[in-house]
Amino acid sequence: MAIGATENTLGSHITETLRNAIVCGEIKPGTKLSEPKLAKEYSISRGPLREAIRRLESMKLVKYVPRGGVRVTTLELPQVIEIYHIREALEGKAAALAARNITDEGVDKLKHLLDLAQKHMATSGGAYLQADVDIDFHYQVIQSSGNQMLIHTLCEELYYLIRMYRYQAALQPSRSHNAFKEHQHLVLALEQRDEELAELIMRKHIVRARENIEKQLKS
Amino acid sequence: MAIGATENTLGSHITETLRNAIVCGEIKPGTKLSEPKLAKEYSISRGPLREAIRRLESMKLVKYVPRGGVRVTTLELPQVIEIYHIREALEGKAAALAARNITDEGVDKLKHLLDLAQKHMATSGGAYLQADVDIDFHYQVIQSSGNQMLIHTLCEELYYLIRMYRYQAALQPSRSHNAFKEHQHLVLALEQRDEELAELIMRKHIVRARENIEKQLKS
DNA sequence: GCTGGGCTATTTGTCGACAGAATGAGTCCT
DNA sequence: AGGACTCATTCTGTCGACAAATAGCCCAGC
Repeated sequence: MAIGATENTLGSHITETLRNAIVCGEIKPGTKLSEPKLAKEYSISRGPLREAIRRLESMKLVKYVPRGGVRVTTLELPQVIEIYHIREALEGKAAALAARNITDEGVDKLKHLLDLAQKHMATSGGAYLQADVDIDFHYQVIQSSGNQMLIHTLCEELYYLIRMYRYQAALQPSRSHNAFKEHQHLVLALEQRDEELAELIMRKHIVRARENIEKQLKS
Repeated sequence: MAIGATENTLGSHITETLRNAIVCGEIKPGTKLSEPKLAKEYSISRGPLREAIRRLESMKLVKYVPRGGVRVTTLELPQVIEIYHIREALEGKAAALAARNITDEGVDKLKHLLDLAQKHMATSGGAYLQADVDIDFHYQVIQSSGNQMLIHTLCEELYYLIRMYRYQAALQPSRSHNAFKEHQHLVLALEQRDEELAELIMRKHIVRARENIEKQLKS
C-alpha cells in the first residue's frame, strides 16, 4: 500500500516514521518539532533529520518558520476546503485520463475493490468511508490515469494531508452509502471509456464530500 | 515578481540561486549535481546545500536517486504534456475561484496587464508569449483565486518547471494573437463573475497551448 | 504588583571530517 | 583483443561540534 520504496537511508526512514506519526496524530497538530529532541529520540544525528523535515515540509505536513523551527500543520476548516477544491480539479482530471488509459485489468481491480467495500459495509454496518478501502479506490483511479506527475502530486503530496484530516476528524459514515454508489457510477463510466462523464462524476463526488464536511463542521 | 521571501539563511539563498540557474538553463538538463563541487563553487558547506537540493526536489527541478546523486530534470515531451494536463485542471479551477473571489481592483490589474501586453505586441511584433507578461497574467489570475494551497502548488511547485521549459524550448510566438484574445475573454468572464465560463475559457486556453506544443514538437 | 532589562539555556544554522558505497581506470588473464 | 577483476578515487550518507540567535527566567526598579 505504501508508495515510497524504502531507500535504506536514515533520512528516508525517519521521513516515513515522522510522516506516519504526524498523519496518525501521534504527534499532535501544532506541536513544535524540536530537532535535538527528535534526534535523541530516534538515535540519529540532526543531518538526516533536517532533510526529513524538509520533505515533510513539501508534503505540507509541517510549517517552517526560519529560525523558529517547524510546527505540525493544523488543519482548520478553510484549509480542508482548499484541499478539496484542489482534489476536485486534480482527481476529476485523473478520472478523465483514467477513462482514456485504463486497461481491462484496471477496471477489474476497481470492481474487486467495490466488492470488498460491499462486503465490508454489510459486516461493519455501513462504515465505508472510514475504511481504507475508500482511499484504495481513489488511489487506483489515480494510478490508472497514467500521468506520473499527477500521480505524484496527489498520492505523495496531497493524500497525506487528507489522511491526516481523516484521523483527526474521524468522519461520520453518514455518506457511506451515497459515496459507494458514486464509486459504482464512476466505474461504469470508466468501463465505457467516457472521459467527460468520468470527470463529471468524480468532481461531483468530491464536491459532495466537501459539502458534507462543511455541513458536519458547522454543527 | 519573485515569490519566496529571502530567509537570510544560506540554505534558502542557495536554493534560489540554484533554482534560477536550473530554470534559466545555466545548469543544463541531465547534469549531475555534485555536492562537493557545488559546495566549493558557492563557498558553503554541504549541509545547507543538501537542504537546498531537497527543496529543488520538491519543485521537481531535480531527480533524486538514492546513493546516486541528483540530476537536473530533463523535460521530454511526454512530461510537458503531463504538466499541461495538470495546469488545465488546476488553473481552470483557479479561474473559477477567481471569478468568485476577485475584487474590482484585481480586475483592473488584469486589464492593465492586457494593456501592457497590447503595447508590447505592437512594438515587438507580436511576441506576446515570450514576454513575462503572459506569466504575469496567469500569476495574477491564480492569486485572485484566494486559495492559498492552490497558489502555492501552482506558483511554487509547477511554474518553475514551466518556466524552465520556456527557456529550454523558446516557444515560437505563433500563438501570440490567439492567446491574447483568450486572455481578453477570460477577463470578461471574471468581470462578470461567471465561474463556469471562466473555468471553461481557461481550460480551453491551456488545452490549445498544449496542442500547440504537441504540434510544434512533432515537426 | 507589574514592567523592563539582563543573564542563562536551549535551539537553529553552519561547518569539517569520517565511513561505506559507487564509479572509473588500469591491469591481468583468456 | 576482449572481458573480468582489482584498486584508487570520488561521492554520498552520517556524525559531532561550534556560533549566532531566540526564548525563557530571574531579579531589580518604578
